[in-house]
Amino acid sequence: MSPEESKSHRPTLPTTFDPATFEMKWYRQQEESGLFRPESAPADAVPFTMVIPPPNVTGRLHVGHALGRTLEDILARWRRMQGRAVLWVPGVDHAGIATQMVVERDLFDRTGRTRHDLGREEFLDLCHEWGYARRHDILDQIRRLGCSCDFSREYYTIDEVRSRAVRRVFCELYHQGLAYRDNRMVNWCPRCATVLSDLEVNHTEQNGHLWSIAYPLSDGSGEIVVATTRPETMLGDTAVAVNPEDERYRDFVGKSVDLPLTDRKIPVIADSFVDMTFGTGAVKVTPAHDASDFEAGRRNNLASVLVIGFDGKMTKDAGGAYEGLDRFEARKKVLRDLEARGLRRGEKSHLNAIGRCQRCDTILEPLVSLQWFVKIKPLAEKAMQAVDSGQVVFTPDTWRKTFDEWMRNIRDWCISRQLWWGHEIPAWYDKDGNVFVPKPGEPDPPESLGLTRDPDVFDTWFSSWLMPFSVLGWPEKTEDMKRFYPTDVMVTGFDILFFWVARMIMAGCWFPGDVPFRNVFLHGLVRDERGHKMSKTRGNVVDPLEMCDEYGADAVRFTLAVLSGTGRDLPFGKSRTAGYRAFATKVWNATRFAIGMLGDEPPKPLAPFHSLSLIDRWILSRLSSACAKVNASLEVFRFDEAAGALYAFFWSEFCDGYVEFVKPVLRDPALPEAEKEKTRAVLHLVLMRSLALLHPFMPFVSCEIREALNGDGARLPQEAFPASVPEWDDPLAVATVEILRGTITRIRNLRAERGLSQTVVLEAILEVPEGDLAPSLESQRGLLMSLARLGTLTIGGKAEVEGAFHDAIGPVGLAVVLPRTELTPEEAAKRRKEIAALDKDIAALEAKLSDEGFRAKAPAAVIEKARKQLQDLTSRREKLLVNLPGGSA
RNA sequence: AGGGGGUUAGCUCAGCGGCAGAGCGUCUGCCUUACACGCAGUAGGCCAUCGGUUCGAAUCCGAUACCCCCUACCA
Repeated sequence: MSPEESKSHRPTLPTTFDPATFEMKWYRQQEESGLFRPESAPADAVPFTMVIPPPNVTGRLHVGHALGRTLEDILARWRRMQGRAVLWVPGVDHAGIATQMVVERDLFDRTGRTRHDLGREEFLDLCHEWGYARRHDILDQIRRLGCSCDFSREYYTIDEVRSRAVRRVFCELYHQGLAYRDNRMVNWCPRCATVLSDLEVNHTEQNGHLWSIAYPLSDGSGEIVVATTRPETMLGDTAVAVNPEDERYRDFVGKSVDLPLTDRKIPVIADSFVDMTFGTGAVKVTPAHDASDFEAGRRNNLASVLVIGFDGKMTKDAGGAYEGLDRFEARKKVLRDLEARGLRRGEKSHLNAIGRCQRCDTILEPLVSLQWFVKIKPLAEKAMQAVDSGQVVFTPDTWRKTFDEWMRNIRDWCISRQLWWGHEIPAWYDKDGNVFVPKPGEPDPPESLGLTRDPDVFDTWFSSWLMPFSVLGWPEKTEDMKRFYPTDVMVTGFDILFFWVARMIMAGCWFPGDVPFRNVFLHGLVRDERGHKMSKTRGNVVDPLEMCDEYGADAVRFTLAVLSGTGRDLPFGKSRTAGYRAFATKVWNATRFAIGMLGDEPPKPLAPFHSLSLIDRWILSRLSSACAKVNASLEVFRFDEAAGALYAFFWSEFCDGYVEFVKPVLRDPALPEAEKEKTRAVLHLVLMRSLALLHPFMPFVSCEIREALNGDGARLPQEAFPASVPEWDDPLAVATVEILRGTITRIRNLRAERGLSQTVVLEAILEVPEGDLAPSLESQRGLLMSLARLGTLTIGGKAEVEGAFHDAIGPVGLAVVLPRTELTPEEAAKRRKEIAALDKDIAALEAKLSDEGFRAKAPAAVIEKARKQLQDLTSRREKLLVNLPGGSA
């Protein structure tokens, strides 16, 4: 669009904007232009790669996703503008249990049939159909946020390529002896009817009871009292254990007891795992339903009796009186029956931790079952090495410790799940239970062998942990794999550090043989505005998409970026988002002002720096600093600092400072047009670069504004990201403007306090220390007079005038001639307070400076600074005293 | 039980060895021709407590007190 054309719609720029009118327009333009593909960069560009943590296909984009994707998009757009070939791969997770449950419920609601009515094959077709239909919903929600992912490389954790990777990994592990099948204690969810890994267990503390139960000795010589929190499991007891050191029970060891409510006799054994001080010091041992009992059972060669089944009901082995009872009903009955036999020896309340299913909150049943496991230690060791050696860097660093701690104590991973929906396990069995797993790259065994395939599927995480390379086509040696692996950054919440991040590092180091990513940025959990955890029951869930509709995606993104630096809880909500929408509006309106000021002529190129006015050099100097800060902060994932630097520069310096300075300059009829041209060029350039700085954070409104300002919104995402410009470093200009703005503030404050309106013209005298500050200030005389509304201004000489108001700005003394000079009582009180504070600081500084140790050991620069400061404070103190009634405070 | 983290302005948090910062909120003026999603100005903090290191500590070390999180088989 030419400048002429852009002019035509200038008058229509309203004072506030409606994000809905342009956000998707720019997004479509960017996606369709191919910008989001790494191929849009030159062939020799250095790649920058990220993979989206796959959201659950059954879900909707929640605010946690919004945070992670926003931070990733900031990185992606920033790196793209720096000229990198950015590949950011989006995708979704097939979510085994969740999808199966949703599809099952849907099937039942529609047809009244269950998956068993349908049969496995047909049900799986349904899951596939459902997943492919739904997965675009959540990807579209990611688009709504503005994410610049390469959708041409989109993945689905159960698609063909990803399935190949999963199969390959399992076969490798099996033939390396690292995947094994064993009867072990596992976490069973009776409701989901599947085993879960240790990580999928939520431990909650609960008030329960500790019951004491008497087990009579078989020889009639007495009884032994055991303590338990789960009486129903006694039906599966196969021993009673005591500590070998325990004098009380020494004589019992080796005897047998009659297990009440059954006809079994079980031995009393000695095992040091028993804590003598807990309960009665005697433990009932139920190897089939308790992890530590399971270990004890193995050590002591005890039988294992499964009395609670996969459905959570008592089994036949629990005895006829109990078979079929729910486990919690069985507990009540066992207690009643023991009571009836006079075997209860009391109870007390007891706080214990119980495991619940992460998905459905059902109390899990620990039971022994035949499952597939990964022997994880060897993988963990490689992963720890990669982290220790700095090949993977954690940000914030503190998570490294948590990672280390977990990895050191890592336990084997149960990877089989009793579901239909998932990656099927490539393992076959013959009639005798012999296992056959194909070698990596080999096909399924021929049907002619008559083998039976394992009916189970893999844990969903068993596909997710391969994401950083499976999305690039591994195990094939693809071009993408060569160019884009290892990836650069993984952004995700700390809550899945173990579930996912640690496992990805293990998988990366083990399979492709290189770390999956060089950096991990772990963000906190988004909470509501008051810091409460969002939950459906609390009703405080904030929908990021609704927020985008209400405030614009740009405002939501900027808010999340600002929050990301805060601790582990990020308080997010409407008032904050509204605040950052105000920032977008500010940029919008500043541009409206600039457009008006710039006129119709295309902007001239920037004049040589030294030939520019002081305020022009000042703003360029500040712009350069802001660029440096934004880049340095993003480099170390301090999104909050980057966004904050941008916000402060644009609002406080550019709008409140520069724009206000520029107004009288550009409106001054006496100023030569050539000078105005130079300033217009600066105004234009600073705004242009500010929009470029802003673009990664607010990709929509930045383009819309650029379009209005310069007609090139579409080019903005590819523009070079602004860097600092060392030639624009101008400390004198910065110092001068500081005095300038300080002086203006003081005089405005004086007007406010004295009730002097803007129309009252004042006279002021500035006393400036020796050096180049005086001529520098002198050059801005007109500006100062105009902004402070002065009739007369003297720069130089003593700022001590009979009957004037005296103050100081840093090292500069200020005297303002007023109609009434004596201080009001409030002013005097305030001033005395300030002088008292100054006295304190001065005394401290004097003490410091006269301290031998300080003079000997502190760096010269620090001493010099202190000396200068003392001088400033002392001179300020003097000036404050001038028209204070009663003189010295 | 073990591990990690927190305690700074009314609220949410930055700062992590050399004059206490931001955003939001409060208060006081203003619809000043970019912007009331705004402008100008103001108030507000023994940086949890106690010791130590240092010329110098909100900042480093130790202890205490609350608070949070993670891991864990005490029946």
